[in-house]
Amino acid sequence: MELHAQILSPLFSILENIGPVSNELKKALSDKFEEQKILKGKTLLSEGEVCKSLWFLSAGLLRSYHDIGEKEITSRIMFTNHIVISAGSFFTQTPATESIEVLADTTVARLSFSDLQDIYKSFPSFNYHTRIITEQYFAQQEQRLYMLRKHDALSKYRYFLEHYAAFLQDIPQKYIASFLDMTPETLSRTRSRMRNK
Amino acid sequence: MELHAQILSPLFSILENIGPVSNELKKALSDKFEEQKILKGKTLLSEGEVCKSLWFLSAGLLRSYHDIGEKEITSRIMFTNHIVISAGSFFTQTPATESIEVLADTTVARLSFSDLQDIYKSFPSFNYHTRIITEQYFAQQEQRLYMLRKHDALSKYRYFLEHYAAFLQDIPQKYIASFLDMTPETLSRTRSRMRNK
DNA sequence: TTACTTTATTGATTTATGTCAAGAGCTTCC
DNA sequence: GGAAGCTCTTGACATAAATCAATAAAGTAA
Repeated sequence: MELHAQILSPLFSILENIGPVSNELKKALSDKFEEQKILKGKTLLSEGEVCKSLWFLSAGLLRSYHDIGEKEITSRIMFTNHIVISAGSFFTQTPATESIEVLADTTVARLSFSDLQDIYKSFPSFNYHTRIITEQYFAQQEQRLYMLRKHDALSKYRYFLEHYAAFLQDIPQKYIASFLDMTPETLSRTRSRMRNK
Repeated sequence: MELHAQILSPLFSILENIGPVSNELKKALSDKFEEQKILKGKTLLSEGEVCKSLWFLSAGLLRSYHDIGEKEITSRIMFTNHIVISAGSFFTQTPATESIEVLADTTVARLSFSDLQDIYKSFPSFNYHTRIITEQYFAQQEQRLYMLRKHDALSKYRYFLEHYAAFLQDIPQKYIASFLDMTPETLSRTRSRMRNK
């Protein structure tokens, strides 16, 4: 799908907050990113596939999850202005151990791994921006790991409310529960206890 | 302390596996890294301090942990050839939320944050190497998060044996337990169950 | 609308792990 | 070398959360 110029402007802002972005680089990114609209319920990436693209999430809602026999573990919930990849798979171009599912109608800008490599070749300075971005995501992930380990059901749900309140309506509770590493029953009881003060 | 040339050679190997490293860059790194020997029991970084250095762990054993009231959560266990920082603190030069402790007499090569920034300025291509390294650590961290969430006490201990067997003797069990998100009692019972088949 | 399916709630029960406690076995350090 | 700490083990018990189960409610499709 043809790329609308404004879809990348939040991404350019992110990059420019890190360091100067030449017009040539912007042009190259605009040329290679392509817009994609995906309906709720669709799958962006399936376990076992290689994650061949990076997505910049312009609007919508995604979740990534691992299949464990009958169960699922929701690993991340991603929304507007997130850069989305299945890291282990994308970085090394090996099969993914997780799937990515679309929770609400979504618009992304898609960049293929090989186009990204070409951009790195043509614009070595782009490594600087992505190093910083990777560092930021790394630090966030560390925080989340800590949160999951430290807290009980109630405080994990409070954490969710702080960070994801806006999406409460759009995310089925069973996925929230799994994201917070608890069963849907436990989440339901936690919510009910919160209501009754 | 004066830096012995060979202390950085494993680091140079890591970098060269990623991409070419000019002699000038090697020289700059050798000039700025300095050797440090730290005895078991000492603290490399304390919660609340800014993590002003990056350490390349040449020999020895470290653990990072969060203090929670009376308790501790061991977040990482680090050994030879690890690049060690408290990520959230180092990247943004803000106070650390974790401490780093020396579990066995340790030799590190230390590089200050500001020297690292100077190196980035003089050798922009170094961003490429560190982007790749950050990506690798990111993917590893993701795996570990998944492991902690998926498994029960027994399989978490098996995971530890696979990945850290060499250090079993050197790490007090209470830290292993905390690293695996369980109490020392649970770890002790898990080990005993494994012994009795 | 009505049927059909999925999701959320609530209750009863089980279970893995945590907590508390006491003793054994190592360290270590005056 | 013995006292004083730690750490690890083992037992008894407590507990948060998981599991199982039965409705109720909410979506979805026909």
